[in-house]
Amino acid sequence: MSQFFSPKEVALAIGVSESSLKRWVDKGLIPAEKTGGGHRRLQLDAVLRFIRDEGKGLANPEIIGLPAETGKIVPAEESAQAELLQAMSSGNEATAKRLILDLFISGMSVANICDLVIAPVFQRIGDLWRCGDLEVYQERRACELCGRVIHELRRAVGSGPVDGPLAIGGTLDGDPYTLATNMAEVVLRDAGWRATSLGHMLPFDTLRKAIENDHPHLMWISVTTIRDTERFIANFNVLFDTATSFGCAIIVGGQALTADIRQSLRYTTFCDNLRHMEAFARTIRPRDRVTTPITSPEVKF
Amino acid sequence: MSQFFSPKEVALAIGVSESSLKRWVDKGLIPAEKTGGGHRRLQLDAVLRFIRDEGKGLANPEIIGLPAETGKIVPAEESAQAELLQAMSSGNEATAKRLILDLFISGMSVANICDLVIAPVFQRIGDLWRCGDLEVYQERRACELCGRVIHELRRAVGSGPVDGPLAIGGTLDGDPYTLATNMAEVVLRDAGWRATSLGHMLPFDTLRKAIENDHPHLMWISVTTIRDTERFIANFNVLFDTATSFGCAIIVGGQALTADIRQSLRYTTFCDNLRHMEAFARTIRPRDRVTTPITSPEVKF
DNA sequence: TTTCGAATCGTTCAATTCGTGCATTCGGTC
DNA sequence: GACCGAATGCACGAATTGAACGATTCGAAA
Repeated sequence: MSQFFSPKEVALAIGVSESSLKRWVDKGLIPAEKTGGGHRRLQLDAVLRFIRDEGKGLANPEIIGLPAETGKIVPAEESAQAELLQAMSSGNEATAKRLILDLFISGMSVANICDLVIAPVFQRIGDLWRCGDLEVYQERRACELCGRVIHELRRAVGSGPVDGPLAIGGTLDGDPYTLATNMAEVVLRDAGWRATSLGHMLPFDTLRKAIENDHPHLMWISVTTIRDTERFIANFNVLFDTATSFGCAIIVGGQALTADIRQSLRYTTFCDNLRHMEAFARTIRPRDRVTTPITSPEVKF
Repeated sequence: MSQFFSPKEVALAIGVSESSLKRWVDKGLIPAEKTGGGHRRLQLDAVLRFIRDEGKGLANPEIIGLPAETGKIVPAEESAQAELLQAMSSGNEATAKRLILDLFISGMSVANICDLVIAPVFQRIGDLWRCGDLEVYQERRACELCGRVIHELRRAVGSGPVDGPLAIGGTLDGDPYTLATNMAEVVLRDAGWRATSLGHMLPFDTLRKAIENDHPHLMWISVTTIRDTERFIANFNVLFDTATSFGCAIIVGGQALTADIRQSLRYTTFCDNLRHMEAFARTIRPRDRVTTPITSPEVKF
């Protein structure tokens, strides 16, 4: 999974000299590891983060395994939406992935990519489907494609620091939509959390078990449908109490949580969108962009 | 209690060549013992300490594919199954992906990886869950993880030739399981098809539309549950007729298709597993796996 | 215990990367 | 324009890497 690249490869990909790249690594601008013999090894997500932070482009993206043409044009938000809509409704996987990667590389935050591009496009596809302008299979295909785009985004973000605080989450029983919870996971990873989505259709019981077993510092729950409101509220509040006793914050979001339902709910914070969630997550755990330079004078001989 | 590893295993785990690892051991960078005959034996904690000291990024023992239980990283089928089961039930994304990619790189066909490793493990996880040996959230997480592993496999396979014949497929209305159809897609891509999964919960109507619009040469349909058998058979046969008139073959598979149901069904071929499907797909469109090496353009002086 | 396939040994070799020095370019200041 | 510090790209010998190779050792079945 974690693929390593040599300084030469990355330099070629970015379009700079190998010397400069080595200097950047040594200055700590790009986190890297060293082999026993002192050769630098760079990971894809670290490289992408650097490109994003420094506003670099990609001269030869294919060298580090990215689709060609990635990172050469900076798409505007509206045109990105339009193109993504076109690509997703026609099932064009490669274009959809490249578009999202372009946005990511150009510096747009993951939360914004999700909130301002992916979500609206997905919304629009749902509308088109309901109007009959899109066949069912086109909508389903777009849904599938959306999952893949998010997967690609997760690759670009990386798995987060191994020592980061743990966050888990998912959707509740009866709620089959995984896109929101997957997006939440990626946003949290981008914010420095060790986030893992548990998937969909999770009973309250098992979420309690998850808290007891894994001791997360954060749990996110996406709620798009509620069957029995009273039982939902009761179960939810029990879950919140369990979480509190384990020092775990609860983030909720989703269309089903109307204002009056929220009235009776206990939770740490409610988020209307992923930017809110990111802001909250960073408040607890701001990601340190400072990376320690490689200063490892090797043992000679 | 102390677990020993061979240089080959450790090298594979941390992503360097066996030669380098042996040199490091000989230089004293990693403490190791030798057998009477001179074979190196590395202890887990020594390896971990080395990783923590030298390459600061891989401090997590799980990340490097060294679960403390088994000593075999070489993808023997059984040990791969056992390790994957361990990784998936504990939610270890990195190890799961690495295991599958190792199998792929070692030359195992995608169909075999799916049939002989992923599917049995997934089956086993379902059993463990039903027995109560696994929490619901662990099963759901494993399910989610399984999807990601297949994503990674699809990346490794590539998108297939742009001029390949088109194949589309998915699961029918009322059938929420996407794993099988996603695996089918990857197998077909590996076999040279331009395959696209339309996802799950597809009504018969829209599949007809898809055939009429996109003119695929192949459609696969995964059936794990059937509600109304009679309507199913009727609808299916209509779909098959449509497909036939457009020159599109229909592949079916899935537990729900018992022998007596198949009796009344019309289709091009029925597959018990993905190897069967691959064999059929290659009969129509044979293709050798082309491994494209990463060729970096030479620097001119 | 003996046997035998698989794994590991130690070594060599071409290719790559290391660290360093140096000339050049860039942007700001006098 | 002249100056300067910082960053960049290139060149060099020394060191590292990964992939070969035949010889040796391991471990389990006979």
